[in-house]
Amino acid sequence: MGKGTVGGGGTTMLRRINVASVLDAVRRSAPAPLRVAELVERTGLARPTVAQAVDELLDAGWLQQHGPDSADRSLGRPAIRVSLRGRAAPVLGLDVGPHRVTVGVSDLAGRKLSLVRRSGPGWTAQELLGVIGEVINEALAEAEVPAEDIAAVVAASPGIVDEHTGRVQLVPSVPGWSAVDLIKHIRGLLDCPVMLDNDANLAALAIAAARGGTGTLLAVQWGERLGAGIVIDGRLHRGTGAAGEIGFIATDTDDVINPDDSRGPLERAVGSEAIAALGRQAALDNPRSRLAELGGEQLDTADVFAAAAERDPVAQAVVQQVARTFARALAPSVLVLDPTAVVIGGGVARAGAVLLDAISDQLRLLTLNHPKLELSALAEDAVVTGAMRMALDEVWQRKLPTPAMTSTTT
Amino acid sequence: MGKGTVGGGGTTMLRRINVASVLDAVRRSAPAPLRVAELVERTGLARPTVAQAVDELLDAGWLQQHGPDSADRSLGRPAIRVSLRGRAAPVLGLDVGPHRVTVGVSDLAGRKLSLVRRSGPGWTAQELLGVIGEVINEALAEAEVPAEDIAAVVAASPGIVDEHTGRVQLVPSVPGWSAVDLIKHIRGLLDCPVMLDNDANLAALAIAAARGGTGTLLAVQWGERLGAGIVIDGRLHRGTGAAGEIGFIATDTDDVINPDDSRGPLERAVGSEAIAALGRQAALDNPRSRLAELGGEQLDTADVFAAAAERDPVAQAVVQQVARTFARALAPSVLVLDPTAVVIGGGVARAGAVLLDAISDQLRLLTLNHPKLELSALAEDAVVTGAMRMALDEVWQRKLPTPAMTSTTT
DNA sequence: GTATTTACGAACGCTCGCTCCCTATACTGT
DNA sequence: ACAGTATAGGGAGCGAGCGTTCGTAAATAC
Repeated sequence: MGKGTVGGGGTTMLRRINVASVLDAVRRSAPAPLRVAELVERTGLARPTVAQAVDELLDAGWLQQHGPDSADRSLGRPAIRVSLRGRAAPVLGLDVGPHRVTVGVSDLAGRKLSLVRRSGPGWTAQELLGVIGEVINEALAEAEVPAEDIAAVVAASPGIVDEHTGRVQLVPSVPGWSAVDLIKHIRGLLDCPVMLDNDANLAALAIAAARGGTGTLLAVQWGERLGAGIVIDGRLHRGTGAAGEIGFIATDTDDVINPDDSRGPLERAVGSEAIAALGRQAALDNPRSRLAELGGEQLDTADVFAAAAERDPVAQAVVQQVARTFARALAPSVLVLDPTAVVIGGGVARAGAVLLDAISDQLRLLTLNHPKLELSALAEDAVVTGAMRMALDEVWQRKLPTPAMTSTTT
Repeated sequence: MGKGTVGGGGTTMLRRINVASVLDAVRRSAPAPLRVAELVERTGLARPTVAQAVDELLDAGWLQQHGPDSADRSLGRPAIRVSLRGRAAPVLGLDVGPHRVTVGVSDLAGRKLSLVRRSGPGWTAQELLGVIGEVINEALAEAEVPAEDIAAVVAASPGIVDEHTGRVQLVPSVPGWSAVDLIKHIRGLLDCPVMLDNDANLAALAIAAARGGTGTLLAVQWGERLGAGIVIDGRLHRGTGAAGEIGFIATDTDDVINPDDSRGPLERAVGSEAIAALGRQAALDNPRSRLAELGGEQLDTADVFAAAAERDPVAQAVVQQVARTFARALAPSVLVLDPTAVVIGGGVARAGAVLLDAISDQLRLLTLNHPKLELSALAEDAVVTGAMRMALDEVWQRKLPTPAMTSTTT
């Protein structure tokens, strides 16, 4: 079949479409089991067709049969009910950071089977590879899933990721990391499709999935570094590969990107490190403030927000400045993207309402349609969750024999 | 069939899929006629299947049969060749501006059948409606298409367009325009689906189609007003409805959007009116410059760029300032979207390389991946072309019985 | 214990696409 | 000029799959 053409074929393809249709209907109602009669109604197909498809899917291991529920108080012969057999194709998500490795295993229905996290104080690239292997094995053991069952893996790495080669650019903190072919290494451990993506992208995917539905989402990961993921109607927007790099937005009228610096202007201005520095300076200038009391010598980003929450004017001024800088940097993108929601995650998101309200006030002055501004509910699990989500999508796209139909409006 | 479910059905649906497959193959090769053998190869279907589909499409009027080409120097029985019968479902595109109304009629294959433009010095809303009717009739007559044949209409209006109600907001220059239900009015003239969209969006669609293929395009319309359209892999990005409103990007660190002003900060800073004003001021300050010579009292935007092209340092300084302001405003969006290309159209685009190079230099300092920066090749026809294109897409989506397969990754 | 309700299972007929064969047409070589 | 060959269109038979219909099994209500 010529690539790019509308799919067409004989009756066997029709059968595959209908089997896929049934499987998709079951997936949509997950985790609730479905009766055959319900499948008939939802797919619009005839009962024999559905029955045959269900048999086939049961044989292939995609569905599992439930016994009649004792709570089923209906008349007549009890219906057999089927649901996704999650263990059919579990997936693995991997979040690699300089100080932390997280691995999650999820079943086909999106249920989390295990989640293992390990922290350490700055690994080298080689050490990191070893840790990744260990944590993967732990997560597999906890989920009671044999390694050969894993159907897809998605790994998250900071930095700009080249989709195709699997290389990573612009990575701080981990020496030698950009030379490592992570995809190849994982494929050595698990024999299945492995994909690599930016951590901000994956977090965005997870948040978009949690919010559900359509629309445009701009999900900011705000920690020491600043990145964002864009999800449009459930699909990730990658641009040419480096979309969402808000950390490099200029904040000053004379700012210029320095190619030798792995940090961008906005990161230097409002990254968590910068917020702490601003706080320390403010504390020095106002030694009698609540901020100075709270933080002392080791003043931290969290201290700034804590003091601001306690209405310390000095800390509030710092938060105001940070919020203003951030909002001014983000406003053009909000105007251009016009997203349904802007969600802020990452370490700085722990600041809570203090920061969010300040940003909201600033953003309101600079945009036409004001998107919902929220904090990420997923917190630190966002990236792994997104990785699992993307792996799931990959499996579904591969296994659901969708007859292409990519009628792109060329 | 439940909405949102994967399409499935019986053999008749299979036949429809295959007919659609054949039709799509013909469309893709338009305007070149195709032999049946070629269709067999491209669709992957069997010859009898293709033959039957072709017969059906010929009967339905979607295809037309060509006699054997005299230039056909092949062996054997001459093949019958078929191509799209464009007149089967012509579409109409409409570009409404305060001083100009343009109407284009296109056939199904995307061939332009007619293009009628009428200019006038500032119509009222009521007058405009009358002019629209006249120009539509002229265009239909020139294309020799009866009004009842038109299969879809897309109209472009400046301002922010509400996709659903068809109302227009934020329109300057045409008093009473936002109260008019343009969709309803056109549907009174032509009994077919009518859609309304932002002019920048439609121009972007046309430019993306001309460039072809996939990728992300940011198409800026730069005239008295500033807007942009975003096309991602052939699909328009609308956000919640106001995406691409770059005219409202703040340029100064104290800029704020004034809800009572229909113009945004960037428009006030680098709109064509502003460029002319900067030029006039520069000419006053430097009465002996080439800029002052060229422009005189009635100094125009074009004069500024003309003088700059002649290497007048005064004019060059103005262009530099404009380019710098524009690039600084656009850079965040370029970082976030990471587009394949940025294309500039509209009146200011006539400035040519002088402006483009200056912007390019500035943008290079502020972005990671540097997108291609180009001038629109379509010039003033971009909007109508885009309107026709969108109308075509609508017709194809409606007529091609694609069995949905909207397996959105929910 | 019987009637009723609900769902599963099997047989039949229909539509459609694929394979195979035959016919039609035009160029080419002797 | 005539036969051979290469290419394309047209038609019959086969197989696969879906939809409809009928019969049967299992559980509840009276």
